[in-house]
Amino acid sequence: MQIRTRMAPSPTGNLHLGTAYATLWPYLFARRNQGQFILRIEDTDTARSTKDFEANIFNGLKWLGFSWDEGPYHQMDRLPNYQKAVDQLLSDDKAYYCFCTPDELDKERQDQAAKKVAQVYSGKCRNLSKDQLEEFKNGSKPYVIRFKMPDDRGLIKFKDLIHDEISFDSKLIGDTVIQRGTGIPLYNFAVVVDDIEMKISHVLRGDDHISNTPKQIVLFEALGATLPLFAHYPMILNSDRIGKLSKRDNSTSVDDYRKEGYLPEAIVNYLAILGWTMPDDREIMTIKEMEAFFDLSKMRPSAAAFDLNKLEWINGEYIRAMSDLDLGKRLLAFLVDPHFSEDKVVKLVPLVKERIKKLSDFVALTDFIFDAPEYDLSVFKKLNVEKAGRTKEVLAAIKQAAEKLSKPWTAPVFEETFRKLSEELSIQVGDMFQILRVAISGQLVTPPLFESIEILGQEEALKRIQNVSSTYPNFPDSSADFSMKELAEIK
RNA sequence: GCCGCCAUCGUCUAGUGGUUAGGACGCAGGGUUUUCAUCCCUGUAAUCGCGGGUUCGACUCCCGCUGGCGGUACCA
Repeated sequence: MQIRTRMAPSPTGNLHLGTAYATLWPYLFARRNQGQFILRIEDTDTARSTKDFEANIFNGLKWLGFSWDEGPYHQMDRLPNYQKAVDQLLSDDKAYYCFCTPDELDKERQDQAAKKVAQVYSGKCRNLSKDQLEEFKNGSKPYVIRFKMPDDRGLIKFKDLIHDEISFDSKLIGDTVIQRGTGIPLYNFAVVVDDIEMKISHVLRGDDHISNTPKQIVLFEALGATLPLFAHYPMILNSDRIGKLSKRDNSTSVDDYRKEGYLPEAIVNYLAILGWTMPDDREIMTIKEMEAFFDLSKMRPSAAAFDLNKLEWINGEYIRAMSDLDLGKRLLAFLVDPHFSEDKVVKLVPLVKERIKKLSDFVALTDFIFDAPEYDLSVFKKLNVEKAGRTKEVLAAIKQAAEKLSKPWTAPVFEETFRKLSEELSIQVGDMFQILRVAISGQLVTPPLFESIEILGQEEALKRIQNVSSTYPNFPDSSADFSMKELAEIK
C-alpha cells in the first residue's frame, strides 16, 4: 500500500508548538514508510484565517526541518470539489436541505439539556415535502445542507492505531451540517472529501478529533470511499497538566523559542519524546534518525506535560554536540547586532560551548568582551579579598604587576605572575583570580579568564585593571540601595 | 447533562501476573576545576488515583468510582 499522510493546519495563528507536534507524526510516519507527506491548509474559517499566519506556519515548519511532498493545497481553492460531493449526496438522498434557524436549533438544544439527554438535531427538515421545499426556496429562506445519518447505522466502530477499538452510537450523533448557508463546507465534510481525493492512507491527528471520527467515517461510507487508518495521539498538556498546551504558563509560539536561542533540532527532538518512546532508552535523536527508526506502535495514548527544563537540557546537549564551526555560524546568525564582531564570536565559541544552554545565553556570559563593564560594589562584596578588607591594596598590587608584565601577555606567563603575586600578598590563588576576573569583566562568572583576556586584548585588559584600581570603591552600590529600600518598606 | 479519551517519582517515562518498581530531567551532596559550566560519582523522590473483584500472587486482567482532558457549532 502506498502510504500517504497529511498535516492540515488552519492559518488562524502563528506556528504553535502544538502545530509543530501535529506535523511531526504524519511526517515521520510517511518518511519511515517511504510514503508521501502532504500539506493542506484548512482555511474555510474565512473570518479567522490570514495569509500572514499561513506564511508564518510555512516558514516555521521549514525552519524546524520539515518538508512536504505535495501541497500546500488550500481548501478555499477546492470549493467546486466540495460542491460536487454535496450534489452527489443530495441526489443520492444522503443529504438534505435544512431551513431551521439558529434560534430554533438553540431552543432545541436547551430543551434537550433540560431533559438531560444528548443534544442531537431532531431531523425536523429531513422529510420536507416537495412543495414545502419549493416554498422555502422561493421564499429565499437561508438554509444549510445536512448529512442524513443512516437510521440503521448502529454502532460506528473503528480500530485506532494508538487506542485500539473505539466506538460511538450513531443515534447520538444525528444529522450533522456539512455545508454552510454561504456554500462553504464545514470542517468534517471538507476533510473527508480532501482525504478521499488526496488518497490519504493514514490519518494521524490529535485525540481532540476522536469524536469527529465517527462523523467522518459515515461520510466516507456515503461517498463510497474506503476508510483510511486512524491514529489519534494525545495533545501536549500545560506544565501543571491542566489543559492543553496554552500560553498561560509558557510561550507556545515557535518564533519565541527561536528568538530565545533554542535550536530547531532540539525543539523537534523534545516534541518527539513527548509522544514517542524511542528505542534503546534513547532520548536524543535527530529528525533524520527518527525518519529511520520511528515506530507508531511506540506512541502512547496518555498525554504528557510540557517541561521547559527538559527542553533546555536537550538544547544544551545539541549545542555541546555541535562542531565549533557550526556553533559559530549559528551564533553569528542569531546575534544579528553587528557589534558582536565575527572574529571575537568565533574565538569565544570553544569557551562558551559547555556553558550555554540557549544561544541567547551567549550575550550575558560574554558581554564584557564586547562592551566595557560597569563595576558594581555589590559584586565586590562577594569576594573574599573584600571581606578581608584588602581590595584596595590587592588591586594596586595587581595594577603594578600588570603594568610590568612583558608583552605580549601569554596565558602561562599571566598565570605564573599572578600566582606568585598571590603568594606575596598571602592570599588564596583562587581569591586572586576571582578579583582579577571581576576587575576585567565586572562579573563573578565568566568563561575561562586567561583565554578571555586573550580575546579581549591585553591593552584593554590593562586599561580596565588601571581603571578599576583607581576608581575603587566609588562604584554605584546597588546592594546598599536595595537595603535602604528594604528598610523603608519595613518602616 | 450526554458521548468519548486518559491515569507509575515534582515532570517525561520503562514495566506487559511473581522486579529491592528501572531510566531521564530537576533538585541535593561529593570529585575534577582560577569562577561558572562540562564531565564523573552518590543521593532524593512513586503506599503504581480510589474501591471492589479474578488469582496462590496483581502496577500489570475485569468492574465500579473519582479526577483531568476533549467533543457535543452554519470553529478547526
